[in-house]
Amino acid sequence: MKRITIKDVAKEAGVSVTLVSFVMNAKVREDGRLDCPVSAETAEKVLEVAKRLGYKRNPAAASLRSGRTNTIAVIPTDISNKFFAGLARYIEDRSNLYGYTVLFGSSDENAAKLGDVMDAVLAYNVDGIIVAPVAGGEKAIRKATDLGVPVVLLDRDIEGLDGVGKVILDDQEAGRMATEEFIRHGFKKIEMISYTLAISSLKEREVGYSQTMEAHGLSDFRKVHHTTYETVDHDIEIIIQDMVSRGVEAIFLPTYSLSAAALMFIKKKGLQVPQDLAVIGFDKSQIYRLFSTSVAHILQPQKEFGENAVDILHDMIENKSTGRSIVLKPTLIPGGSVLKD
Amino acid sequence: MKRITIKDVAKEAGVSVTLVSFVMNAKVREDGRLDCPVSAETAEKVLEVAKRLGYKRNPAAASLRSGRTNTIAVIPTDISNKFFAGLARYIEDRSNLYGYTVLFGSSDENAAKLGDVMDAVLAYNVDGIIVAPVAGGEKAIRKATDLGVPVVLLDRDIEGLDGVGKVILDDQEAGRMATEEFIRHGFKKIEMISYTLAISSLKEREVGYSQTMEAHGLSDFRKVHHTTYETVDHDIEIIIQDMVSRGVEAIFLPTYSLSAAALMFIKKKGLQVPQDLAVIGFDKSQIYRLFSTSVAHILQPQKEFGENAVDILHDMIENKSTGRSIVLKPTLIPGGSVLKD
DNA sequence: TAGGGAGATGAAAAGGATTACCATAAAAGA
DNA sequence: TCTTTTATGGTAATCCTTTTCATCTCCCTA
Repeated sequence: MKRITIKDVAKEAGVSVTLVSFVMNAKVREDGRLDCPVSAETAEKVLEVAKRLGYKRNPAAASLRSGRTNTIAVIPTDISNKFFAGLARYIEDRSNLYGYTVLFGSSDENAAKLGDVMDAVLAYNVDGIIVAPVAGGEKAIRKATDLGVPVVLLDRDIEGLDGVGKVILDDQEAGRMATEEFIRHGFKKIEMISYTLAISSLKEREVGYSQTMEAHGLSDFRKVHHTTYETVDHDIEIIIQDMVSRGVEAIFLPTYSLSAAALMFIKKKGLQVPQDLAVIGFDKSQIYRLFSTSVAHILQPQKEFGENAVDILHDMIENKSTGRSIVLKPTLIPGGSVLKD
Repeated sequence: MKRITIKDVAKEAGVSVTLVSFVMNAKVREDGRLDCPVSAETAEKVLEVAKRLGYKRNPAAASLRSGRTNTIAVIPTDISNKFFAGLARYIEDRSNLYGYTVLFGSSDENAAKLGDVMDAVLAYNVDGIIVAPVAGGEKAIRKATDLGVPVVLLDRDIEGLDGVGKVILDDQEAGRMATEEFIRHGFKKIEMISYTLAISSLKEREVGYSQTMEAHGLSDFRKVHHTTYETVDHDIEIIIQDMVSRGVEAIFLPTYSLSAAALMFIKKKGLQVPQDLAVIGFDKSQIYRLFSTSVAHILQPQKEFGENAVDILHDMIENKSTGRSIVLKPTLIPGGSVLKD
């Protein structure tokens, strides 16, 4: 019942441990052969013996010697958040492709908690980190970069960190797209609800909205309301009530949770979409099904987010490269929720 | 810039590596002293030096030597599922208390995928596993137990596995509670929608419902509809339409996702709760806010689920004990959705 | 024919912490 | 005073793999 080690395989196959190690770590090249200095027949024999004996590499020993753990950490703000939960799956799948094990840890949109999680994963010697930065999280992230651990920023940008990779959305464009869609359909009194959070994605979406309003001479109607993640359910009722009473025609909801909360209230209140209020939401949501008309929304390329993040991180780890930045384009899914009469 | 090892600490503190190791691994006893054969002053000096030098244990080395990784795996069916997402946080927090790092991997309610994830975490040499078994997942789970890796079953029971720990809900009781609540309020035509999944939690909830119906002489009205996780949004419309047309008075929804899907459709269809259809849901949901009346639902003690699972697993790891079983009690949160007229 | 290069293989040295076991000194008991 | 504990500390083996470097054979070229 004792563990099968590389030595057992070597003895059984009649070769040295070096050979076994070479074979076990060899990548398969395009031509189908193993990429290692071992003859094909020897390699085959080693493989056969390893399988027969049920050899499993001891990751601790491998990691001790190589200094690598083949483990990456993913730090979303909240794994139970729809956007990150979906992303997590793509990240997991892509990581397996490269042979990485994935460690998850939520930061709770909280810089101190991010620091804790960061300490934990660094103590674990992860090979790289994918992180959605929270407001005030620079210091925590710098801990990793200072140690030379590759970092990829996800979903949100952060200033003054160099050498990190980035996968973010063209958030200004998202704000523009939504606003222009409203305007194209003849709306003027367009407002927006956002979070007070000082994170780039939200700020940029607001900028996109504001600039577009201005560009179309609608500065007078420009207004961005703010709430917090914790109090959104309550605040949004007041905000929407107020909007309706002031005759606001359209509302842009720049995140999944804001869309869900707002539409929930709109439905509860019995407001008609788009007659009483035109709507553009964010991300896909079950909630849209509540309405007889389809709900227009901005879609983020979730799969690209996840896969690019892993690809960039892998490149940084493998080639000690400095991180690339990728800006992904949002898509507008049209819907009846923006039709004027 | 080189890594600080235990040897550096030992030299700097003027003691042997053994001492340092003892001190670093010592638990703090109740009386506040360290539980190790080292004098208090020496221990203090070691601690001070370790901190000053910035010593961090190398987990790979520790794990190689001790055979333990201080890592546990958590395998829910779907981490983006509300119930498991919430649980994950409790598990994470409790695990940190014991110094465990947590590895997550979703099984997708799929036995083959569970096998893959299981292989991955076993290759990783985790110290223990918390898993929500999927239908047909015995074999995958037995892989772990055969290797002597402690396993705790979460949320669902599974037959014929011995030595495993369990944390499950009294699912029959949940079914009974809901059904009796309806009956107490004068309903007779009570039906239930469930998944075709062959998992214990659902089956038991159905049993609880059926037995209660029978006990009250309502066997003639007893009916359980079935759908699948993938097609629920579509199926549920047909089922509910059918129920309404047949004059069914009340409906019990035994999972979070069923509650969400059903209530979404009920709202969309403009059905009145409880006039057209009385409802008892499962778990807490944002959706309940859609209704002017409060929605009665069964609540699972999520925190207890998570913490007990970790506690039991920890006990199994630490004391090589055989797994305990815990059955948690559901709570009925009353609401206007079960009031007759 | 000597020299060089390529291909295949092996020996042995890390890598850092844990831990079984041994050693010493001080305290306690006889 | 001498022996036995007890408290404290050290030595060295061990965990398993990766990786550097050396070796050896064979073949090709100048």
